[in-house]
Amino acid sequence: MYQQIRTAGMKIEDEIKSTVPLAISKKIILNILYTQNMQNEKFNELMKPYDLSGEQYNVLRILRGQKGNPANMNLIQERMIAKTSNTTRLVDKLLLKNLVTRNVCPENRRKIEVLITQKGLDVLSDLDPKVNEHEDNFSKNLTTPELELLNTLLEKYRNH
Amino acid sequence: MYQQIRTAGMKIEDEIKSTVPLAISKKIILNILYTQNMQNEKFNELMKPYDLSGEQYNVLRILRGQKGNPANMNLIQERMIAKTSNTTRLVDKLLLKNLVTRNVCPENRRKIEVLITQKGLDVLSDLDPKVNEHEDNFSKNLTTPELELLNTLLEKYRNH
DNA sequence: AACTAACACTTGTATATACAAATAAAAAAA
DNA sequence: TTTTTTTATTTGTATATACAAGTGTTAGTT
Repeated sequence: MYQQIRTAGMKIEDEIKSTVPLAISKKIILNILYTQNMQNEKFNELMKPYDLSGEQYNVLRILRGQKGNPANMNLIQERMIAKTSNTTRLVDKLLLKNLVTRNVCPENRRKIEVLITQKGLDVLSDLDPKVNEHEDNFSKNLTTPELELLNTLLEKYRNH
Repeated sequence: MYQQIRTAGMKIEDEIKSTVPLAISKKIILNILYTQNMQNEKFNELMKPYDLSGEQYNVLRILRGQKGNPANMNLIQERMIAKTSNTTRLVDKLLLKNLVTRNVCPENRRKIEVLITQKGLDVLSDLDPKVNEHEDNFSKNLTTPELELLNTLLEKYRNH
């Protein structure tokens, strides 16, 4: 019943039904917010058939990147794409689905060794082309120089 | 104990410690994600001393914009900046802090009339200059033409 | 008038996230 | 060696959000 986010097709002023023109600084803030929400929503839709949240997928990607070496909680947390309050509970969910294993590190019993299972690797293989397509899809409307420019401007904006 | 998000000072590749260069489409996706996270984190910090979440502030802004007219749940939800699953519970929180009032609409008892209180208006007045400063702060590093360009590119990107 | 559908909102469940406190093991200091 | 501190992780509580189901009210249909 509740609305989805505003996605494609509108300018910021239309979206919030503003009567007064917005300052450019406010427009950009909202634009970034909407764009991120849209990206995230589409990504989560992609994960849904696999019963994975975006965060869970991200953990699996990190574990695959370890190429067989176990990852502890700290390492997973450091590599998470965005923020992560609670790697423990994320790994719990993956464990229940048999996508990872978890064991206490024998050398240092404070640490935990997390490994991706074959089932986890299979799920990722399945998702790989879909994720690539998802990523490329957003960039379709812009030319390569425009994409480079957008990236540069975002980095400059962010590093204020 | 847990890490905060990556904020200023890094390029995407540094942030995720990638060994292989990222495709531009992936870089932009991550850049937008980080930028939004940073914005949001700073905004929430601003709200913290007032014991308001960003969403709660947003509802108060909508109610103030009503200029004395009551807002029902549907209207609030429609005007929310991003997404909103659960206006009811957001308004509940504001009610507990005496920042809004809530009554059943006498003409249509399915509807709820929400109004901002004087206390709510006072909190917003206090926050106004701080929010403005927060918003302008992000745009400092870019020139006006660069800001316009960034805004245009984001809109084009989003409307794929 | 009784039945059905639509509407407006509420409630329940699950995940994600922030923050703080708790636990357990290891390392450092006394 | 005992005590203290640091490290690694877990647990608890609160908010935000997605989604589905439930409740009460009004409108529309037969």
